[in-house]
Amino acid sequence: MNANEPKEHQDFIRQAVQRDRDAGKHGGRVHTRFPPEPNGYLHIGHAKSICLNFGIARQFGGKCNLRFDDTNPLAEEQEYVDAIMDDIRWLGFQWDELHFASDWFDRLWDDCVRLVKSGKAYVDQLDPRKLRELRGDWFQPGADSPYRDRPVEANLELLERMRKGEFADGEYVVRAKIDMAHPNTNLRDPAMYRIRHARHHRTGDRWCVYPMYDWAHGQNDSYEGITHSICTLEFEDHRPLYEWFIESLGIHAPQQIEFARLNLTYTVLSKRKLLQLVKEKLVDGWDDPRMPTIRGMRRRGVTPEALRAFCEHIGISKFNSVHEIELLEHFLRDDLNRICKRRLAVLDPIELVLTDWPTGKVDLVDALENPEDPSAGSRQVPFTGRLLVERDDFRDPAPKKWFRLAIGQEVRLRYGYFVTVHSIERDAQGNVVRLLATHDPRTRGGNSPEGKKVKGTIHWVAQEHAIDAEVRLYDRLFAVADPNDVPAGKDWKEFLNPNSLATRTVSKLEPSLAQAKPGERFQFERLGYFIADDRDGRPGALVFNRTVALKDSWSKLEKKLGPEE
RNA sequence: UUCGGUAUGGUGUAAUUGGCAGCACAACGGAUUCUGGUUCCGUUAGUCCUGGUUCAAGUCCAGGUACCGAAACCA
Repeated sequence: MNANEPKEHQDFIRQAVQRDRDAGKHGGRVHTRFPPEPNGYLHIGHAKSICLNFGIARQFGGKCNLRFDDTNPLAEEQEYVDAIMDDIRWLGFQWDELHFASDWFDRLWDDCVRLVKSGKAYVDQLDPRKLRELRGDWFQPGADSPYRDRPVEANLELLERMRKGEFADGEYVVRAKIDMAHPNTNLRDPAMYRIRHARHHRTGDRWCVYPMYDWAHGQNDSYEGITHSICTLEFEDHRPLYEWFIESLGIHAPQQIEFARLNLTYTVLSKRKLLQLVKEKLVDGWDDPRMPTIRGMRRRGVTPEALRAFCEHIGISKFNSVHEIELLEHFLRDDLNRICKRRLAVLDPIELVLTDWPTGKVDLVDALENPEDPSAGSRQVPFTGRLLVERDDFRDPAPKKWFRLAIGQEVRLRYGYFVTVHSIERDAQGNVVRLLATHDPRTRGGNSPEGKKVKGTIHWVAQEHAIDAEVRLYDRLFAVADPNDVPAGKDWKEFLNPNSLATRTVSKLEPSLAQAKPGERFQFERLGYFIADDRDGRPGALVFNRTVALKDSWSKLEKKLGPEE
């Protein structure tokens, strides 16, 4: 951030901004904007853009606007506007100015009239099919519309009648007069206005002509005094048009700069596919914790700090890259490890009875709130002779290098006692239903007075004191790294991960968790990071979502040791 | 076949603009540990290809190759 930090790498956009500012361009001002269309929810790809635009403003002492690109009344809704603003604030950013493309409709119309007057735009009345036909293609130049040279006065009159609503949808269209043979098809007389007798979520029925993206966007940037208009790669071909409009109008000229949009392994980011997942109920809504939407990630328990750290570290380039989800998980764990209080929770319980425990005795043992943060202090957890432990923490017979519960193997119950299983009880089907063990009373708190070591430490809860909860274990949405790479004859939805959600309804938690507030995050020791769900859960009927599991080097080891003999 | 872009370890991203290819994640190995977590140390591994200029090329030049985007009255 400042000069005494070790030299910092700037991406090519920041370098350009820096150069412009140092050269005194735009009076040394830096002004960016984030321009979402309010026709869907923000996802992690938008987060990258938000961090970039707001981050540049912050870094260079400039401003960043939020502008809703609401030029298509058919797609856009107020609901999305509210959600987008909420998500941006949650991410930790605040816009300097709030604008809507629709707020500029009057001025934009005036500029259109100006362009028509100067002979640089005209009213066309080709039907869409014919218009498209005359545009040509990548290999063939287009041809002029027969209406291209309509006199200015006639254009002006038609323009006025269009605006007044005298024509039906699609009957007329305003086009820029550029070059129908231009190798860049964007410059083959692009449409500026189309007629749409549709109610707009902000302007209501005031307009029946709506501007196209290319005509609106650059001018809006200009009106707002934007200095650097940052967008994604697919608009690179539009830049000449962006510049043509501004130059033709003779107004303030922002610099459009393009960067590669974000891609992530094991997920999809296209609005279309995300929408499909929701509509076909393949996920439980836009805020399903498996969704890469900001709302989904919020519910999953992702922190804004982790998301920002991720966005800052992935960098900005023009290379179409795919980031590994592991990187996001790294920053998530990094943040969560620092801030989360630890709790004991058993997701798939099996009974562990201490046969030598004094009947009825309840021992309150001290447990650290967060070993990473001594100032967080400690809490007390009730320990008794009837405990529940994780079914997966017991094996019979024990595999190689197994440090956890097995017959005759002493392990530590975290913050409790050393215990040794001596026998097990099975049901009629042969399933283990109860472990019978003894404890070493001298190891209270988890340490042996003579310094005896045990290799395994496991978590537990006391049966009579534990509370119930539903715990949802989330995993990657897709089973393959690149669900966009679909072999012929297959559908991308076939690659959804069937195990992306596993619900544990029999989970038992340590009693202090009864006070958990919706949205509160914890580490369940040895399991992962969890957040109290604020939609389906409430005090008394707790639901926890797993944000991300702890790293698990045992499962790797186990895999490497191979199938048991 | 047109136009516009992009190529650096498995992944992503740097390289003072011609001067020892660095960082992070991942993987692997080890140390520490009352979480098989955390932390710490270490290892593997890279400049798309072919030529050229130069004392010196990831960087400059020439020619290839591969990949991405673009032909909405969507954004």
